[in-house]
Amino acid sequence: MVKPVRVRFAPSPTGDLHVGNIRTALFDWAYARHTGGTFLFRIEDTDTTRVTDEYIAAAIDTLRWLGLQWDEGPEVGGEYGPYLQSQRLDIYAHWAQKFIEQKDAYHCYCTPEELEQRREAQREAHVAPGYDGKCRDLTAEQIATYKGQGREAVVRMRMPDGSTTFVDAIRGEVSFEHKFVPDFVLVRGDGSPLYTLAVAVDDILMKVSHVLRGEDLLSSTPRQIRVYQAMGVALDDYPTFAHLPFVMGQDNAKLSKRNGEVSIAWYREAGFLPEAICNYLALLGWSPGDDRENITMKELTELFTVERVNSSPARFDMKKLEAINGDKIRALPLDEFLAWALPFLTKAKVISGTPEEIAVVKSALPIIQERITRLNEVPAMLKFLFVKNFAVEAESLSKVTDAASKDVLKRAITELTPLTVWTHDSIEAALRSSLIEEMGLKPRIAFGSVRIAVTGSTISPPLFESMELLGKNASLERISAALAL
RNA sequence: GGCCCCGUCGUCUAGCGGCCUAGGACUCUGGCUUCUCAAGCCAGCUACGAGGGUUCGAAUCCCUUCGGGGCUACCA
Repeated sequence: MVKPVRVRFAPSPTGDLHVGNIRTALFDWAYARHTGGTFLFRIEDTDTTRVTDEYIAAAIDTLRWLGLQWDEGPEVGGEYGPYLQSQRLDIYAHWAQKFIEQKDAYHCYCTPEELEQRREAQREAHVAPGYDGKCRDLTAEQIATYKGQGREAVVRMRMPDGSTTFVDAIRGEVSFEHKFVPDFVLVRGDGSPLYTLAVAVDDILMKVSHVLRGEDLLSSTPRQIRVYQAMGVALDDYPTFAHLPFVMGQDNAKLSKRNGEVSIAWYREAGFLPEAICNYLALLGWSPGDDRENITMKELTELFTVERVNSSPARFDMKKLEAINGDKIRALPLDEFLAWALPFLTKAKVISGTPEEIAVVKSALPIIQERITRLNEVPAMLKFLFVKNFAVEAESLSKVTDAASKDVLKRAITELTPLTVWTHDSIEAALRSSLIEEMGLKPRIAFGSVRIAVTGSTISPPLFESMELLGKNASLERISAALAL
């Protein structure tokens, strides 16, 4: 019987989900979808001092926004829940107790200070630092003494002699000798579980078949396997591990606030489309095998396999993300483009959101669609259509106040005023015949002056389309106003 | 320090012994087009970290070395 594929994304929300988290989530999701398996979302909130409800809510929101819908997890439930580790405390307590009874684990009374001291000594002696096994075989008297001193005990897993070898789906066979994997803590002094316990117990109980996670967890894998053994899990029921390479920043360190934006929330506000983020992230550490780079979510689920994931780390490149985002924006149907753009316009207070405004935006969007790489550029592009107190940009002022420009603007008014049909074609025809053919001006010079007068800037969407959208009255008013500058 | 992972253009990658005088994409440079800016099209620059093997033949396999990264917590 083939084991059903169950893949989990299990972040510890100690902050906003970042680029690395999402790349992992994306691969988890894509693999589940590719295989027709189940995508589980589990919150690892065993570190109550660092995880907050806000971060958990934000993580849920981010995953939704990206379109990585989970089949089991917070808010959707599932038969292996609950999916917040903070709600599974009794389960971990049960197993910890069992491990102690089986002598797989033991109480350790060493204080953090004592441990730190001994680690320091180990470092100085150039010995592998790690727990020295002091409390492994305490006598009843010793335990009584420690308790008498009011010491709290942690639960520590006993690592037997030998080694652990497992096959990583991306890296091949990996082996660790246990002398380099010291006895590790499962339960804190206050009785709360640690990741080392919870992650292993949950992956087994939730019947997770594939653990795709960051490379930083590679060296903790022997500890998970040790817990499986203590739980009495059959070898066939171990999940397959696949450790994804890091996503790094510009300076060759893990991506962080210092060398690039990490928070997905930031990318959302900066005007990136979820599909662009996913497309770009999919290409970081994975490739479809051919020269395709523009990949839809659907294609990703069809093509994604763990075998094609790279083992080497990848640098995050904002430029390429922007290029892909621009491609995705250009490919957007008008209605979708409008839906994405509107929030940016209202947030920038360019429009308040009336139906009239929205209609103008909708007619204007096509002429800026191929001119932006991020949605947050839309307000600046369309501002000239809505601004109440129109003014020419300071840096463009001098280019419209010289004598030559004045001549152009005067002539433009003369030619445009009698127009009865106000379309970009009629505007262009009128201006071209007068300014270019009759006055003999270069198009970029003549139209440049009109552009500044009408849009306030040397850079704008196509001039004649812009004037059509602005309307005859407003266009002529602005040209007249420029003449008076 | 120890253990583990990784090493193809500036960046992301294709490549899994001959199809590679190494392909694509982003960036950059030049050009075309053009009412500005874009978009589009064309062209160009630039890579197998190094040294040994194995082989008729290596980017591809092995070893060493160098470099980078991770872990080494009562974080995950």
